[in-house]
Amino acid sequence: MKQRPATIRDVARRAGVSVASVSRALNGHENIREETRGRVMRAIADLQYVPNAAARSLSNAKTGTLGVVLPDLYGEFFSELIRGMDKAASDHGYLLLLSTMHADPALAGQALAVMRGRVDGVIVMAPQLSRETIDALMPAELPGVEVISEASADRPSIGIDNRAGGAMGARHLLNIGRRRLAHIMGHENNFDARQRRDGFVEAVTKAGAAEPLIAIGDFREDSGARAVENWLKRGDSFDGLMAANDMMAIGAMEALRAHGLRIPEDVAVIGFDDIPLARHLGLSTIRVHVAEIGSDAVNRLVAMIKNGQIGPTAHNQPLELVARASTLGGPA
Amino acid sequence: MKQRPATIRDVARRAGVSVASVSRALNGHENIREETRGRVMRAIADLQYVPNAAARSLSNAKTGTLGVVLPDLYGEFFSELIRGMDKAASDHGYLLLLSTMHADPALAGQALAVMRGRVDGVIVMAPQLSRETIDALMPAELPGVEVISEASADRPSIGIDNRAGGAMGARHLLNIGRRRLAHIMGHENNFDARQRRDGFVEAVTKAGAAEPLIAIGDFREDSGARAVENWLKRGDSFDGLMAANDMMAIGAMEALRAHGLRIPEDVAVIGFDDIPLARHLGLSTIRVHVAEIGSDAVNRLVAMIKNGQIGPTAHNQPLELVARASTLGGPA
DNA sequence: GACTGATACGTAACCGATTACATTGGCGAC
DNA sequence: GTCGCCAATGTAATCGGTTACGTATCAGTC
Repeated sequence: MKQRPATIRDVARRAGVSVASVSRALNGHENIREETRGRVMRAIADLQYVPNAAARSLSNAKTGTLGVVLPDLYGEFFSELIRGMDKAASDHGYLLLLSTMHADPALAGQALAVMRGRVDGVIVMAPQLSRETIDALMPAELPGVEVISEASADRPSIGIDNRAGGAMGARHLLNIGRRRLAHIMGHENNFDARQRRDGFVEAVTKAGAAEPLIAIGDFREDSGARAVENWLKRGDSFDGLMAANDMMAIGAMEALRAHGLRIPEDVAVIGFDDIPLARHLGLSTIRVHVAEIGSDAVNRLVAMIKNGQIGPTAHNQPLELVARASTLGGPA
Repeated sequence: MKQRPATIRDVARRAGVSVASVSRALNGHENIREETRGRVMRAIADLQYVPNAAARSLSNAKTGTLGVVLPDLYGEFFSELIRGMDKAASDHGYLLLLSTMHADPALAGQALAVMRGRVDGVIVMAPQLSRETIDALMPAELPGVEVISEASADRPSIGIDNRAGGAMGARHLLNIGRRRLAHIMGHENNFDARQRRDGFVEAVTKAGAAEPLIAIGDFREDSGARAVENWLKRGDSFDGLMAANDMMAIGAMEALRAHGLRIPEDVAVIGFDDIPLARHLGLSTIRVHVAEIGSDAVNRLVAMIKNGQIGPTAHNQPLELVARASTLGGPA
């Protein structure tokens, strides 16, 4: 039952040809007679031969897989991202090798080192690491694409115009008449979090409104709720709130309602990402086409691998304001 | 810049030892002097040497990666499953190689064939394929674990007691006084879908209630809504509804509300899975610990790889009824 | 001092593909 | 008939590791 799988030599012997001919038949080379190819194909079918991927990789220095290094896998954001990547990868005939990278640069380096020799290129998402750290960790000989991190000079980076998104949220709140604004950002050392806040604050200031309240969260639901609790406890008041992602906005909404505040009458709330949950909860948000960011990253990486070019670096996916009940009222 | 990465021979030359010693130092073998190991390690650091994974795989027939073949990647169910697998895999020092498998058995076979030689084992989830098809496609020499599919004699299978889950849902609806029940199942050729329906119907019949309405969906939100629309259009009436997963239940709830029906007063609704969305929408459901199914599958697979044993086959993850507003009333 | 055994290390075969280069055979031109 | 050329095929080197086996060194024993 558990027998040694057939090798290319077994096939050659069975078809009565040399290994070179088998290889040629297999890879669709020109200089081989149709009849020979037929014999080889029959032998392959007979023996249920499947080429050994490791041997092939070693020989031609290609693996047919792309490495994906993500900071986390929790929630719909990552599931959409992976879905988009998988779609594009399988269209190009690549598989995805998945790994999560922790905030600790040493461990992050490990995650990347492990990929060497197993992938033809890597897609890295590491908003929690600085540009220098990422540059230092990326293996030089491996094509790489970055997703949603500070633009790099060396590698293409598919991202989001975070500042514009933050500004869009602020302007929307101002447009519906809110003047005392608040913002819940992500970790201070997260690139996206800082950008979104900066865009938000800038838009508010430019409009001549009061300086907004700022709280620091961690992109999880709980931290949104905690931020609201703290403000209310301190007696800070606000009538418009933007969170740096939808999950924190949802946590914030729950906390607001728990304190008897109505949405949007007392506080209008807007998030960021437009995860599916947002639609169901009537949460206004900034829509990011996450799956497309994933496909885009893969497409660019494959292009790099195929022609050795780096191509244009920074590239931003378009954003879109989606106004729902949490800012406009009406059915939740 | 783009220079050839260092090989083991470069390291050997630099350290003034043979390749065998480098390999021994690298893999923590016994018979090597501390001083030699030190020299090797220094050379490795100097050259920034990283072993070539393909060569290593070829030589010792181990890859350090696990293949994961899933039917789809859409929604929180898969995101949780992958998260659980990734956690366990990285604990054991493995990476995950991801691939989606389509319903077409030929394509499904391809997905598995591509994995050969790149992985030490595979985890397959293919509820849409028959037992025979899966058995025929699974490479014989590769350890495999199945997730959420009909139990197999050859491979461990981590699953859900779907019948029990279906019955739990039915009994809950009956317990709160509902008598005219309905069920929205998944594809007829999906194993889980059939099992859940059977459990549901059996519990209803056993309790002496009228035979329930049955509609066929596809696990997507829309199909839940369509099922409800069809029933209402036909004039079928029901006061208790179970869907085979949460997404269809959510679609059904929207359709019910759109027709002015109140939940749970007019129709009590219960789903299956307990995805995060369910809690936010107050949907009663059968909780499945999805991430744990993922870790469990990986742990079993790793055990199989390590000791060559197959271990116990069928294994069911426990289920739990979670009653919320959609059946009990109260705040949504 | 010759022999034994253990220890540290080197040499070279091997894993299973790809492919540069060598070889063969067939055919047309002379 | 011989030569040259080309297409089809075979031989063997190669990719970068691991490891079986061989060898050198040294301490300990008689």
